[in-house]
Amino acid sequence: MKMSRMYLPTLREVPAEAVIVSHRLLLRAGMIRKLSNGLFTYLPLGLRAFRKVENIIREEMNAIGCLEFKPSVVVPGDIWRESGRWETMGEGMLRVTNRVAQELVVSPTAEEAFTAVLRSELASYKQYPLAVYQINSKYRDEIRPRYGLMRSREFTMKDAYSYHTNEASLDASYQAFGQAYRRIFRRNGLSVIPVRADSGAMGGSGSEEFMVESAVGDNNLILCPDCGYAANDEKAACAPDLQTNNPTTLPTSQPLTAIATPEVRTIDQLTAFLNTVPQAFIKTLIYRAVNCELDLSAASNVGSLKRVTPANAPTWYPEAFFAVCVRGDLDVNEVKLAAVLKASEVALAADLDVERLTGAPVGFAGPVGLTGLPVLADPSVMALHDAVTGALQADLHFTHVEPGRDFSPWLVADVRTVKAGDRCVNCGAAYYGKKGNELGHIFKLGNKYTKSMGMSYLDENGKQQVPIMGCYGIGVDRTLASIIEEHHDADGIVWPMSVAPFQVAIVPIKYEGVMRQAADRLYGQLAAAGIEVLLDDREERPGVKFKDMDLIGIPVRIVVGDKNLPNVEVKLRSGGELRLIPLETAATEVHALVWAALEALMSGDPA
RNA sequence: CGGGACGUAGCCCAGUGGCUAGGGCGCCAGCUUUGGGAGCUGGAUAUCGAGGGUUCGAGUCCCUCCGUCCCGACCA
Repeated sequence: MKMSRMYLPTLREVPAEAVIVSHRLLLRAGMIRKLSNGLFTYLPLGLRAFRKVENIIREEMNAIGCLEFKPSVVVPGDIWRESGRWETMGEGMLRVTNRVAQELVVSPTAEEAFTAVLRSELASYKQYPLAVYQINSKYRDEIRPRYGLMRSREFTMKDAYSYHTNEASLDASYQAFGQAYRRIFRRNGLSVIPVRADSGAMGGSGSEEFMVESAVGDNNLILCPDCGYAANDEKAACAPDLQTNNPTTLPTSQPLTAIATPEVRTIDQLTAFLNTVPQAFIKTLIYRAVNCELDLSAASNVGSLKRVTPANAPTWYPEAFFAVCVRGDLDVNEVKLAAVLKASEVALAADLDVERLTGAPVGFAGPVGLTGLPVLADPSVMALHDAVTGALQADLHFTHVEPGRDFSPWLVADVRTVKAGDRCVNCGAAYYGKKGNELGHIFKLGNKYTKSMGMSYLDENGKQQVPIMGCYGIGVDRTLASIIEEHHDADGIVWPMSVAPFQVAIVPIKYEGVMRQAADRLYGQLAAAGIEVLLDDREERPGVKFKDMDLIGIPVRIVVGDKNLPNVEVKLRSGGELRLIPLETAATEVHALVWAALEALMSGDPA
């Protein structure tokens, strides 16, 4: 491609709207333009890089036998009603109505679309397992799109779904995708951190997210320096805190004692009032859970709760309340709590509900004698001794509380927020934390959609069965942006060879005379050899050409100048020495250079 | 949706209620220059986000709306 025929509107100055480096460089390098908040146009150069990323993903999907489909982006609302997500997806889903008042959805994800297409054909166990994917536009009506391609409303996702007749088959597929994802990110030149993740309320045991470290990431990663444990904090567990000799870790024989605590409600106020530490308290929070699927029949105090018992799904409770206890210095992790309760959402209960259920104003809840709702305790509470907690009465607290003696929770479950400094659940080392952005996610989905959408097959015994699914996504735009976040310098982008929009740039100091002849000859040789080469044939000063090439980040630059002919200069954008090479052999050498770089990314060796 | 900051030419920004709204970059023409976004001269490009209002007079003050960015809430 000759630069004079390319549409490449580079910007010298940074548009005010861009804050993160990938957004700034994508705009400056003439790769994208914004149409509206969260909606972008890829320009030709940006699209070339985008296609590279897409094709790497496609190759690796094909390599594990995953089959590419191309469903429509706009799908009927009916299939979303079948799965139940018409109601539960909420405002994030863009719904439109056509001229005959048919409800349509601009796909935010495609479990429904694939299941609807496949359910009528996958009728025999002999047809399983099957893995399918698409690389397609998605729309999610994000509340606040930001950071350029990192979080937009319309975006491209590779989403794959696998269908199985048994757990072992699902697990094999899950493992294959996990390996494919590692290859994909490696070939894109990305350093990803695979972490254990929450698989949501839909159940499923396996879930892994592929994160890149990012200052603007919206995931908190919990990492162990010693054993390699890595988890999203929505999932992270930790070992019990080290025992100390402070009073709260030693059993007491003193009986439960009520003490007056007028107008003392918060942990801070209590520590001051009682002259002790937050670790001595049992903090009790009242949570409201929505669409709770946990079996509550063993909890004696929920008899009056509304229950829904559908024919083809477990019993669930549209609304349920729980008292959740953690040690006073810790926080409840609401994602972990929702997972424990199998609820679609949990939130702190309204003050009125708290007063109704505990019989006391907010600030005086406690597990001792609490009968109005089930008590869920974090293990950190059960390890406490001689603790302090609210006494279910205004201006009153209990001291000398012994868990197990003075109260027994309905359920003990890990719901604490794990932080840097907590001890590793595997090896006991102190965790450290990072912020991350999620590029990919694989998880075992189970039968949620196959069951609700009536997908079934006949097994070896002629018995009707419901298949189980795996679900595997990668954000393509976000992956592209992340590559720039990881590969840039003060002058611009530094593309890995595998995703560079062009592999080689030829810059004649002046496009005329012998320099022009040499540049044209090189250009022809490289293009004939299948190298993607960009020739800067513009009538610009050399400085302008160099600045533009640095900005758009082509990996190999060949400068053709009259003072060096019959040699030409070869320099890598990623750094290193400038080399003078005879024009005669330049094409051959550069060809080898490009292939060596591609090979290095394939094998994972540093280039 | 809450809090904050903004909206002046393609991009970055000036602009005390007072004359015909400025500069830099970019763009066009000419001259000059040619190894890191050159120089000189001339030129084109603005419904000052939109609509109301206050005023003799509004880019500037007030109100409403729209849009953009940041923080938060939310997010396979």
